[in-house]
Amino acid sequence: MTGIDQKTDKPARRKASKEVRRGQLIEATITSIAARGFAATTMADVADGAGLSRGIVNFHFESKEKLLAETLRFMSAAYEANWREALRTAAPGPAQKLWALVKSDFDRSVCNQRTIAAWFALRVEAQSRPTYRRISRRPDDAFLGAIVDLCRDLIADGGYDADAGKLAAGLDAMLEGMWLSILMDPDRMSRRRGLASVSQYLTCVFPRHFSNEGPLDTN
Amino acid sequence: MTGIDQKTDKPARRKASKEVRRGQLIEATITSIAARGFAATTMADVADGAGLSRGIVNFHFESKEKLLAETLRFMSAAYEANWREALRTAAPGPAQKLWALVKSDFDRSVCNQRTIAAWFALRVEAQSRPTYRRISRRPDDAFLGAIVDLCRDLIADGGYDADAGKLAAGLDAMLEGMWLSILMDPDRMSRRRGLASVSQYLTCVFPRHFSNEGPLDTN
DNA sequence: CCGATTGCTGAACGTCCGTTCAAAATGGAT
DNA sequence: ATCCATTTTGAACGGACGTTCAGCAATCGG
Repeated sequence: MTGIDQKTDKPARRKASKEVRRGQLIEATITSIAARGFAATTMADVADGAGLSRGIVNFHFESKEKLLAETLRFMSAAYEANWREALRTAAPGPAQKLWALVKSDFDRSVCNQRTIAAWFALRVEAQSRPTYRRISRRPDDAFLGAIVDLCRDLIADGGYDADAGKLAAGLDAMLEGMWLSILMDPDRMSRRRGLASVSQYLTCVFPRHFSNEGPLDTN
Repeated sequence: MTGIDQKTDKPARRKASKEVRRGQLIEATITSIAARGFAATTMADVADGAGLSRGIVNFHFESKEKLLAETLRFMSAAYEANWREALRTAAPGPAQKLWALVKSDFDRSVCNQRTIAAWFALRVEAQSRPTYRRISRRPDDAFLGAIVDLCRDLIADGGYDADAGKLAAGLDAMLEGMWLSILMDPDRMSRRRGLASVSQYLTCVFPRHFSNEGPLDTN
C-alpha cells in the first residue's frame, strides 16, 4: 500500500500523493467535525481546513457521503489497530493482556478530545444510515470478543464466581462511557482518572489478578 | 408558570393549548431525530410529523436552534425526574437506593431506542455549542453526585476497600455505555441484559450488599 | 524541450432549508 | 351575531450547500 518500492518511483509518487491528499482531507474532516460538529461541517470547511480548493473533495472522494464513510472507516481502523497492537505486545497471561487492552483505550493517540468528539459524532449520526453502521460494527464485535475471551480465562484461572459475558459487556460499556465522560466533562474526567476508575473495578472483580496499580504477577 | 389559577380560566386554556402544541412539536422533533438523525432533521420534518403547517415551529419556538435547545431541556428534565422519583420511592438503605437508581436507568420510559437515539444525537451535537452544553451539564452532575453519596455509604457500611469517587465514575460510565450498546447493537444488548451486567458488577464490588438478583436485605 | 496525462482550481448552477409575513381561520367575549 | 385577539397557514424570499465542469498547472515520458 505504501508504494515506496518497485524500480521506478514515479507511479509510487503519484499513488503516494493521492493517498496523502486523501489522508489530509480525512484529517481535516475529523478536525472540522470535532470543532464544529457533524451537522455544521461543510465541504468548504474540509477543503479550507486542508488548505485546498473547494472542488477538491469531490475529486478525491466522489461525494460528501463517501468522504464521511471513509473517515469513519479510517477511525475504526486506527482504533482497532491500536488495541490489537497492544494485545500483541502484551506480556503473556490474561491479566496482563486485559490490562494492556484497557490501557490502550486510554492511549493519547486514540483517547483525546478531537478524536473522541469526531468518533461519537460520526457513530451516532451513522446510526440512522445502515450503510455506515456496518463500518464500525465488525471492529466493535472483535473488541468485545477479545474482552469476553480474557474474562473467561481470568474466571477460570482465579475461580471467580461470575459470568464472563456479563463482565465483558459491562467493561466494554464502561470503557465507552469513559470516553463520553472525557468528551462531555473534561474538567471532571481525564485519561488518568478514567484508567484509575476502571482499575478500581478490575481490582474488585478480579482481586487475585489486579491491584489498583495494575495486574499482579500471578503467573 | 402554569396559569391554572386566577379568577378567569381563559388565559389558562390558552396557555394550556400553547403548551400542548409545544409538546407535540418537541415529540415530533425527538421522533425525527431518532429516525433521520440530527443532521437530516428539518423544520418541515418536524411540522409534518406533528401534522401541522410549515411555519408553525417558528411561531411556537423562535427558531430551529431554540426548538432543539428546548427539546434537549425536555429530555434532560424527563431523565432527571425519572431517577429522582425512583430514589424518592426506594426502600431505605444505600443498597436499596443504589439499586433503585440503577434500575430506573433501564426503565422503558427513558431507555428505549427512540429516546436513546435522540438523546445521544442531541448531546453529542450539543457538544460543539457551549449554550447547549450547560443544559445537560447540571442534571448530569446531580446524577453523579447521587451515585457518589450512595457508594460512600456502601463502603462505610460494608467496610470495603475501595474509593467512592472511582466506583461512582465507573458506574456512571457503565450506565451511559449500556445505553450506547442498546442503541448501537440492540440485537446484542437489551434493557434486561444491561441490568444483569451492572448487577453482576455490583455483586462483585459490594458482595455484602448485592447478589445477582438485586440488593440484599442487610439492614 | 515538448506533448500528454494527471492533479487541481474556482466560478456557476440547481436544490434545499430556515425564516418571514400577509392573509385566513379559530374561538371566546360582548 | 359581531368583534377582536390569538393561532395557523402556505407561499415567497434569501442564503447556503453539494456538485459539476471547463480550464489551468504541474509532472513525467519521450
